[in-house]
Amino acid sequence: MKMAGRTIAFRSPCIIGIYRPAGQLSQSGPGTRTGYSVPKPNLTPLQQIAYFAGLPEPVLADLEQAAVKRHFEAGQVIYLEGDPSDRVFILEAGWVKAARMSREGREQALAFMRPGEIFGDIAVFIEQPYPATVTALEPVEVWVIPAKDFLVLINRHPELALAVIRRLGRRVMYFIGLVEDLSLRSVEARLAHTLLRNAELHEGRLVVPRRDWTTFDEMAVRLGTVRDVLSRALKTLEAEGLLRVGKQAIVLLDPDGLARRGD
Amino acid sequence: MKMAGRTIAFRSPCIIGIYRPAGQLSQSGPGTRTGYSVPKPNLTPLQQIAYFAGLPEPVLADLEQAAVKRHFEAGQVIYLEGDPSDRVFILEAGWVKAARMSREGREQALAFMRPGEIFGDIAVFIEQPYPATVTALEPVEVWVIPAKDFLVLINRHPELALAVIRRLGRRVMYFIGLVEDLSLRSVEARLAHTLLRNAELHEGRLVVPRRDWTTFDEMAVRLGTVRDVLSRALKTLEAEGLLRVGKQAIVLLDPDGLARRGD
DNA sequence: AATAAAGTACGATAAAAGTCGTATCCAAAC
DNA sequence: GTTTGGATACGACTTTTATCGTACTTTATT
Repeated sequence: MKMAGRTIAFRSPCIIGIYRPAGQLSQSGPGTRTGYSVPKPNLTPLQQIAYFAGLPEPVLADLEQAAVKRHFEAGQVIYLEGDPSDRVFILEAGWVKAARMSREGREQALAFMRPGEIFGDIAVFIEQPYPATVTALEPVEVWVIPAKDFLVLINRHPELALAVIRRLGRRVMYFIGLVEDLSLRSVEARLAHTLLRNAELHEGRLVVPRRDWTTFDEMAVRLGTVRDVLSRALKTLEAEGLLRVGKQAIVLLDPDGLARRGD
Repeated sequence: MKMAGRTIAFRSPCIIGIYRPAGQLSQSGPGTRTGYSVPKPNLTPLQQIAYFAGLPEPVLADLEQAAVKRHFEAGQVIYLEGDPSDRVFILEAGWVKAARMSREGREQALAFMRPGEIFGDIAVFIEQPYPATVTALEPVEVWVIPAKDFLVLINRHPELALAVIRRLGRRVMYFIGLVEDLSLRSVEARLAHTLLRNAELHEGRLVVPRRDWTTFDEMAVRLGTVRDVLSRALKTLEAEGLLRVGKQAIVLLDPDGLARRGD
């Protein structure tokens, strides 16, 4: 491993929806994805968020009162690693990326988050600066809640506390998986593995959709490697007929074969 | 990287006290370590645990009532990855290791835990099997609390909920650091980095103590590599006069130099 | 239509990390 | 005092991953 100066990719990643959002869909493996952005009628915005689904009315009311909506353009930084953590964010629309970068400009994605997810909360809980930089990958709408208001709410509502705990637990699980990937799997294996975990079923085919920010660079950042290596790994798998890389999606032609490669 | 069959090290790790326990000592960097195992008079066992320090009496009383004490010998498995998560554990004495292993028998340590720490809690919160295998590194005393009792207690006591949240937050932070290490740092760099973070001040010298289970194998498991590579890295740093590897401890001769190597 | 810019492909090469065989050291057990 | 098993050392070698230069493709811009 030679390590010096991977390119900093600012605009865009990848394939890869990361945390399994709060409520449903905790089974792993490929499956259809129930829409988070599909608004359901007769619900307040917060109720549409999986994270808060099931919370009693008054809790939601309190939350909504404390929150302010904000907008970010694609590529904008929402906060920087090291910033004082005085706010909690709830994503309403658009994807964001949380990543850590070394002095040399190398980058490792910690999470790609989609509507319905919270971020910035952990730093608030433990009263430390934000541990990662969060960037908007697309035009983004977020609710911003001042840190102390959020803490007060958690103290007041045990249900909210438990929801937070569950979410944190899920995050830890996610990171355990990431650690395992980085430590115990080759790039090719974790590529296969990650593709499978993020596949959706479209017209009878298993597919990993690509957004316009889903470049090879961002995919590489997600996997903890660099574009060149990722590109080669994809070529290898493609050559073996396991998948096909398209412009809008990566089609998984042979899930079983991929699973075998994924470990 | 060739990947096939690292040795499974069952008995022992390393250098490496991992999570910063709950209460004090949140400042990073080298420092003296206030004793967790030094019993203070006039306190119930639970009060001596940093995790619960500061919790009101009734909460502690409830906890103690739900808990049962158990003993494990060095090398014994406390639970296996994949076991149903029906219990939460609180360490009273002895060190344990939480690790994940691949089918081929390769292993990656997720945490080394010492007295005062909780484990098994996350799986309980999100109602999934334990994500890692926990092994006793020494003779160990633990309190065991049935999962549902613990959940009830959290619901009942907001203070406990917040304590749990803070602890989970700290865990996430720890894993973020681990991910960064594995992804962005060379073995040598993360060795230097880890040594510094786990150093203690003894007689004016910065020292990382070694227990009898702190073998090179376990250190390697901690760092996400193998014994040979770790050994070489240590030799390199030793040759440069940055440290000295002793039987009871690794002496950090040149912290600044190490810091430079650590990133 | 020409140009620019971002994204991707690929061969050549280098470096880090992992593997293996063997040798040595050391402490506990007999 | 030997024996034995665990732990460590080390050289030779392989594989994986990273780097670099260059060239090609596609999409957007002018």
